[in-house]
Amino acid sequence: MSTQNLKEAGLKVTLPRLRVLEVLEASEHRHLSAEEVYKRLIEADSEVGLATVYRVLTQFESAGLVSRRHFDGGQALFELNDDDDHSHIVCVKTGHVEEFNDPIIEQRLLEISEELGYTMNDHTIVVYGERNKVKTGKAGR
Amino acid sequence: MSTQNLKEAGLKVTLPRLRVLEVLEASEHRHLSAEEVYKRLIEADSEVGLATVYRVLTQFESAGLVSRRHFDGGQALFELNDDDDHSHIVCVKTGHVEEFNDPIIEQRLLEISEELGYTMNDHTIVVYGERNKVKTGKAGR
DNA sequence: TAGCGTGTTGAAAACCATTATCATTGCAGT
DNA sequence: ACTGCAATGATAATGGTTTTCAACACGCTA
Repeated sequence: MSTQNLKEAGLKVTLPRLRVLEVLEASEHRHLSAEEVYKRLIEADSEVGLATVYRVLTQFESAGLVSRRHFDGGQALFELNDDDDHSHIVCVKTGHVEEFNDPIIEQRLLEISEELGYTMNDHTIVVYGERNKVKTGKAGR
Repeated sequence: MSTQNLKEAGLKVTLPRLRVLEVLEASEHRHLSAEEVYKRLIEADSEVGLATVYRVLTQFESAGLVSRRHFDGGQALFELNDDDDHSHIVCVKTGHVEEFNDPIIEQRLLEISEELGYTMNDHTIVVYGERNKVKTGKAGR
């Protein structure tokens, strides 16, 4: 129940916050821009202002509920924080975003940070590439 | 000589382009925003418009002379491309940026991209952390 | 369950970095 | 030097995001 998440995050339970959370949860593993969240709310007949979407997303970010990503310097994409922290691979042609996670790299980053005299808080890895034609075993997609 | 770089990049040699290149070269290994480049030009009594700074930097990027980074989604930072491609570690308190390079990670990213069906063009690794107090052996800095 | 205070909301204006516009200027090749 | 076309500068426009501020609603208390 979303209400719980909000309370745990120390945020007052309000309609807009619930609605935004719902949208994010309904599209788990997707990366949504504030504008996209806003559109989905409108489509769902939830009257929430764009400014509020931004405010709420920013609050969620502070509360650790979502992460804000800047893959291309344009609009930010927001993603619900689940347990595992992962890296991203972005198709430069389609903008398609996938996630991956690699313990070896994680380990190396920790080591490197330490070597350089830093305490690592967080990190971002984005791979830009072209998605190869999917080898269609039978029915392509 | 900067003139050479510009010709090689297929760019007409103009005063603004030379000046911007000089600024970038004069601060090698630093990451400058367009505004910072602009300010340095003004300080050097080089009359170059901000719009031109942006244009020139964008052209340099296309020509492969500089890279544009979006560490925080705010203003972009530009950095002269030297030989080695490197990753960045940013101090979340001071904004200080350092570079590092790790062959193991590079290798893993290539492998991972392939596994996921991508041809890697490029990648960005940014580590955010706190720079530990420098252990001052004698004279701190 | 009603009343109240404070935090939240919405609409619009403000903001900031960046890009487009367009008349003027200056390279580069003859 | 002359000329064409690309480059420049000042300013307006743009896009994403944040701020402003009056109206409103959550959650606590009685």
